Amino acid sequence: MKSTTETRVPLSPERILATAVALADTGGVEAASMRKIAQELGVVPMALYKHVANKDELLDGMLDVVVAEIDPPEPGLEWKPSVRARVLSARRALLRHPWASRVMESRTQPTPTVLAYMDSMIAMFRAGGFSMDLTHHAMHAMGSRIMGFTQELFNDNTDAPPDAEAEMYTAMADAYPSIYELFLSVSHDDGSVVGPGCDDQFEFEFALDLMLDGLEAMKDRS
Amino acid sequence: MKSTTETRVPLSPERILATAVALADTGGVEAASMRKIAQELGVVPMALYKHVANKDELLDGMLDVVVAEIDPPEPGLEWKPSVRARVLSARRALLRHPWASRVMESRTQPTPTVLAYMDSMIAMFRAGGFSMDLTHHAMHAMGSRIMGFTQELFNDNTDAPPDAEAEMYTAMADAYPSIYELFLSVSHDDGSVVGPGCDDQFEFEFALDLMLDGLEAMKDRS
DNA sequence: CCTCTGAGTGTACGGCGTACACCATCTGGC
DNA sequence: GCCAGATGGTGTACGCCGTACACTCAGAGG
Repeated sequence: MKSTTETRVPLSPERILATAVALADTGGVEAASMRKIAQELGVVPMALYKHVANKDELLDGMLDVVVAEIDPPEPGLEWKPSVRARVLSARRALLRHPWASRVMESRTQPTPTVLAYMDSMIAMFRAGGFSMDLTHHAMHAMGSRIMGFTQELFNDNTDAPPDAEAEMYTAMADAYPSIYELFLSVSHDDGSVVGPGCDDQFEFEFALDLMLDGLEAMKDRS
Repeated sequence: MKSTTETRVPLSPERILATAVALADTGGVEAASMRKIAQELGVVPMALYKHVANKDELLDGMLDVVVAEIDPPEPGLEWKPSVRARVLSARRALLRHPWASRVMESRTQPTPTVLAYMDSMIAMFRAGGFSMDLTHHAMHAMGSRIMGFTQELFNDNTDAPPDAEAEMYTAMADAYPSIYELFLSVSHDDGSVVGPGCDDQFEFEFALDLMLDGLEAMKDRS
């Protein structure tokens, strides 16, 4: 009524994907339900299905948005710093979208965007002098690290205050002595009793370099 | 009516967990819904809640069943074969329960059973002469491999016939040349054109040994 | 005997993804 | 200028999920 050009931006896959990603970024992946996305767009849930086949395809699309944020390979570098930089760029993208790694784990088929990423990753190894075979094993060995994340088994993300956490650990002292010992050592390392837990970035790079160094040694040996 | 001792086995956490695991083993994790477990037990869904707090606790319990199947450490071995054997035992347990790795990924807090497993794993590194620090990094680096699985990003498990898969790959030949090249090489290795895909067990052990060898080198260096 | 407890029941709610029939608007061919 | 068809948004409804809450009913202890 107000006017014929009543800012009625029409729906589109891009708009849907964008709001889905935004919702997931702020509210976790369960905030990106069809119903909530539709509500956010001021539209009825079924309207989405005119632009997206189903929830699975939508999740794939959301992942593509994230993967598209990964920097392209920097030219002119040796294979190792090149792969390293790319993986760390992927990690940065995933840190921006904390839901993405869990969703990626749940996917069963890679999208074209992901395939393209993998393809270029393989090419980087090959250009660095890796045999086809070793490249193959390298890709498997890297596993999800290729995509910039590690399993973070039980990444508690505990919202409990850190001293409560410390208390919990001391309570476990005699049930799990080795874990407790490890906890103590980690806490003392940075001079505070309760400590900030683990430095995820350091641990990621540690494992990444462990793999890359090992692979380099195998390459040179052959 | 038939009799007072009408084989009415009473419910119990163990019985619930056992049927839940059995259902998941045969029908995937979504076959282990509260309603289906209850039906399998000839009972109404809400009856389960008298023995299990909620779905999350049930999933934890199911994982504990799997973790309990992991062999204890073999005494008298060097740290490396010992860790190796244990991880491979974990892998065997997870292969028996294909749903378990995905469920484990989704868990946010470890159960006591899992903590005990981690604790003994840490102890194995320590006994092998690893510093507390290096043990810490080692545990992070191993990630989910500690529990016997790798990310298997996009483990297609494609039920398509293998020649259809081959056809798919050739169709991708110019879009993803490096993937195609890799696919060709893997296929030829075992003498068949379509090949059985990758040898998951080999890839797992390859990556595991890569880590363990790298860690050993770091230990000896320090 | 009578009451209390605890296991199993029934009903119901709010969430999810989505099938299907419907309607409104805009477009191209006559 | 009109009418047919496509295209995009709507409304209703179904079957699944986990689970809150009020109940029944059998067995145990005083």
